[in-house]
Amino acid sequence: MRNQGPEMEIVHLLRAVTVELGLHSARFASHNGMHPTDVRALIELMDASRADEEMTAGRLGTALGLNSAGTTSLLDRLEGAGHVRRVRGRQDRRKVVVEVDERAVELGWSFFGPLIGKAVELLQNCDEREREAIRGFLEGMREASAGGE
Amino acid sequence: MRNQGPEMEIVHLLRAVTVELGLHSARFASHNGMHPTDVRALIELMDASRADEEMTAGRLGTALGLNSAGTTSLLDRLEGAGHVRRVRGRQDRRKVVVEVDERAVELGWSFFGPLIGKAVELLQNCDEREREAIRGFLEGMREASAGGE
DNA sequence: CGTATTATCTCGCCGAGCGAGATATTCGAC
DNA sequence: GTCGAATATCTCGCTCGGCGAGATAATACG
Repeated sequence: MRNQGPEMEIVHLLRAVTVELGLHSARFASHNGMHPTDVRALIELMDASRADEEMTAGRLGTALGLNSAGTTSLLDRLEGAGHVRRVRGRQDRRKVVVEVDERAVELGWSFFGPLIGKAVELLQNCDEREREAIRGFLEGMREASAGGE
Repeated sequence: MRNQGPEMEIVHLLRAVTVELGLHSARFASHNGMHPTDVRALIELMDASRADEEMTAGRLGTALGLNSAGTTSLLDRLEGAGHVRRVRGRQDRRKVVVEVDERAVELGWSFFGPLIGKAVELLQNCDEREREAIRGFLEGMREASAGGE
């Protein structure tokens, strides 16, 4: 075994959390007749909407690692289920702006809201230095795993 | 917007980390002609091997959320690529014990080792109280997202 | 204007994973 | 012991998400 310090327990915890979050999404998906990709798309769309950014078909596909054909069928599914609307771009009419339906947003919050609430609660029971440690660790892991094609 | 405290930044960081780790796995997969599920299986197998537990076909499939047919084709792929061997169970000859090839383990470490190294490094720069805060946050999130079918 | 570029869509196809059922092995009741 | 139920895995046929190639439509640029 390469390492058996007390740090490894936290490394495995992080992996366990990512696995559990993935399974949580999968449960949300199957309870609503959606596919994992649809859920990821919904999250991406809600995120963009919160940041007041327009999300186009192309940007969404890139964010999810889909090619244009896959993106089209993803949007067909989401639109067919009534979760999003396709709207032609105003100034650039080639683009398709994807608008999330309000009920889909509510659906998403009903499933992920409690989780976020729990996270906020955990963090509010920390002092500033502890929060900074958590932020630093997550930020470091994000940088380490991010990056290049 | 439901909440805009400083806690939300960390919540989004956690989500970003899970997304990045997922993309990291996907890169590993495509660089090695594997599918995301194959990588998840490999991690599960390495984990079991580290804990000195036998991993059977059925347990693996359950852990990954596959049914028996999907599990069989997963093992066919992994065995065809030389990453695992099927060995009939000793006392219960219905079972198929899955053994990971040593080279597949090395391959996995070459990709995920640096990430683990970075995590250990980050954690070693923390004092005990900060590490405890990180552990507590991750543990809490795991519990909140875990749970029941 | 005409040509290159960009954004999306259509078509045909591949293959991961599912459901149903077959096969082989073990356990339990009598 | 032996016969039927339970268990572990595999086979077959199929569905459908996602890919590659190329069509279509709108924009940018010389």
